[in-house]
Amino acid sequence: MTTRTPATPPRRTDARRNRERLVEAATRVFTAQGVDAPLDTIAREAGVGNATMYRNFPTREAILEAVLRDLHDELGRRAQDLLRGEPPGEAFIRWLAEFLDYTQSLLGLPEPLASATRDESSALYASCEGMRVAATRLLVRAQEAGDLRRDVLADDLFAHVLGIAWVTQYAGDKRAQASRLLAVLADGIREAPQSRRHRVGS
Amino acid sequence: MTTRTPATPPRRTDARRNRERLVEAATRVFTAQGVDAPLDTIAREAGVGNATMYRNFPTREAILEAVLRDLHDELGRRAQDLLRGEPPGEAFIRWLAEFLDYTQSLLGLPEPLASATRDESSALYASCEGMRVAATRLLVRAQEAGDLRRDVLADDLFAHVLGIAWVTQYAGDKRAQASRLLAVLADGIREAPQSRRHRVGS
DNA sequence: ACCTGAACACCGTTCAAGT
DNA sequence: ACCTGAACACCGTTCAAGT
Repeated sequence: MTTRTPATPPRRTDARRNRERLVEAATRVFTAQGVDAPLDTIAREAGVGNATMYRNFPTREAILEAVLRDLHDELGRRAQDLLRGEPPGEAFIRWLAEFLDYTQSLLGLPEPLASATRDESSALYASCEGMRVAATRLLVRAQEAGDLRRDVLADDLFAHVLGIAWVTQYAGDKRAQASRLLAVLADGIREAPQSRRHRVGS
Repeated sequence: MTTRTPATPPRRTDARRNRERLVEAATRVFTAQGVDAPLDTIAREAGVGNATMYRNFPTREAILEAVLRDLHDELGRRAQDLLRGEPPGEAFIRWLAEFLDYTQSLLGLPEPLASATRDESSALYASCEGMRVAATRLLVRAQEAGDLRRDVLADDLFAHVLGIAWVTQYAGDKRAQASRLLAVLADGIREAPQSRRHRVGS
């Protein structure tokens, strides 16, 4: 994965410590209340003024990215590891399932992830870039092996999984429903032996 | 479709007119700005005090339901008509495509529709009940005809389409992307001649 | 160079005072 | 029986005044 650093890293020791505390507090608060938790709660939890938080992280997305960065890198490495998984089609579907799991780990996470997809200049977009590239490679391998349909786009599949994560997030059996929907997606992209291709009428 | 009436229909003539104006204003505002538009805008547009709006429609969902009711009934009738469509599997998929189209007609609509699915006591849930029943019948016919997999649940498919509508709603080519994702869903639920069934590993 | 709490803006919801 | 505008609450963002 590429190394990323914030635009303006604080130079003073107390400032750096404040930044760390904010990220730790944000991790706790987002985990407990979801990613839409009031930002003031994070500042209070970190023991700093709300304006300090705002200067370090000008947007909710910025602090969320700091919280998620490591997880994204981990998912990227996971995609790389799965490049040795067999069969290639199932290795990619396996990664999709783990990505889905991740998007359900924080309440409300699908929304900022989907937004980031559309804004290449956003911090979250950069944070996801590594895993996006690695997972795309995993897909291409599966397509070249003849396991998965060649006409599906990687970005469509990431979006599709985000849609599944979003719609199932408040369901009572969210894990179960999400995996049922993912199974439909998976069956929809596997290459059929006798290639029967369908289109939905406009 | 069953007939539904508000809990407390206004008796006074001016009150009834205010109610009508509010629904008309809401239709315009939701269409122009999406379903998250400020409610005060609707009251102002209708020429009434905000509290009047709030009394007629205690929640955003309540006024949204008034705006959408006819569309839901229409989609329900459409499902009934398609019961004569052939082949049965494609008739159901056709309905899903029209439902998807509808959910993309107002910005932000997938969210309240998904919420309503989980709350049987909500106004929107009742508003969708007719089309839900009709579309389920359409699915069952397709399954009994052997066109579509018997192990998929109607509610899962409605949710799946809402997920697709949600994730594509801000995309530049939202119609195109949504129909690509729906094509994957459709291929995932069609019954394969030689029944090959896959599962995504836990 | 960085901090703080208060002020401001926005919007949903409720209330006091009408007619 | 119904109306109104103002008040209140919540929360994101900005600003004035520190050290």
